[in-house]
Amino acid sequence: MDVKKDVVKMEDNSTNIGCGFSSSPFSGIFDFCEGEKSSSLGFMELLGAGQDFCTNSLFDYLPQTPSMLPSLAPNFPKTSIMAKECSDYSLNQQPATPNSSSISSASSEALNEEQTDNKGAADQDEEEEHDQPKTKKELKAKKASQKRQREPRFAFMTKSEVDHLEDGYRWRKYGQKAVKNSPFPRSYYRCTSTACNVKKRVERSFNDPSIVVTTYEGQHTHPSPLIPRPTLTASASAQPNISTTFAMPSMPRTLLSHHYQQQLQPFNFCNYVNGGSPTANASGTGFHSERRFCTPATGSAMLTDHGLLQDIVPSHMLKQE
DNA sequence: CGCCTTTGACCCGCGC
DNA sequence: GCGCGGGTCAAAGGCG
Repeated sequence: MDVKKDVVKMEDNSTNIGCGFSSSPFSGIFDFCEGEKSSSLGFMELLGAGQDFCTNSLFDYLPQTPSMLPSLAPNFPKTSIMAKECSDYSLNQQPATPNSSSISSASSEALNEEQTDNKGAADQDEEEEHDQPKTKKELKAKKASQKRQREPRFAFMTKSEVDHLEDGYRWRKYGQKAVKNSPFPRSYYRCTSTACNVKKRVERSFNDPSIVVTTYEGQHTHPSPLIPRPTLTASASAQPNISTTFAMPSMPRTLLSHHYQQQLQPFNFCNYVNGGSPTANASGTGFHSERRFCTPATGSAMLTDHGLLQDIVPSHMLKQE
């Protein structure tokens, strides 16, 4: 899979179309939301992130985001590279369903890579016997050169005062670097679970310091060790939060759909997209704009897999189509 | 003591 | 080939 360099590189290549963050390197993410009309946070606010509760919990939505993108972005090609990176991933994905045991090609790649990593380590030991590298550094360099394949990455913007958002996993910070042309450093985290190669980078948007950009790379090989956050409803607390299917790099497949349908029902999806107040009450008209996202081509797909929308939009409204 | 962050050094890829 | 910038390592120190 052709994975783009990374979010920062995207800054150079993205096509800013002046929506939401007019000068943001990530504005492309808004394009497929017809973002010139979106109020500010674009994609994440579409997910309800504009509301306070989302700050530390929006990662609950992320697992389904890739399958959502094609539905939201019939004219994807014009979007920026950040969005394209998402599409690169999503287009190769099978829709993730809780019962699905299929793992996408991308995910398989990740797993395979992990396996080959282990194998590589074994080979390394073997190699060391025959062709002894002189120094530890040489060994490291050799190892590094053996695997330069990047895992699929997925970047998200979050409006938050906290840099490191709780996402249900434990992370160990292993580096921090100053970002060129930005006063804010970028932090590098690795999943603390053994044999789990997932990494994430956290940085603040240069254009809007209130926004945290989190980039995930890799795929967790284990369920979340933490409950993502305290449950908000009694019914939700009775549900398992994590299934064993991982179809999304780095994020667990969560099963909070019903829970968040409840949470999001008052959220006026359409009005928000169109720049209206997110606090507007949910009238039936609120989902009118959903039609814009569900083109005839994508509409049929929505019947079988609503992607993120099925978490956001009550099912009866989806059926209204 | 274990886990975590901090931070300088190092490596690598890429553009010129 | 060189320099720059991103990414990673690993030692040191902090904290509970």
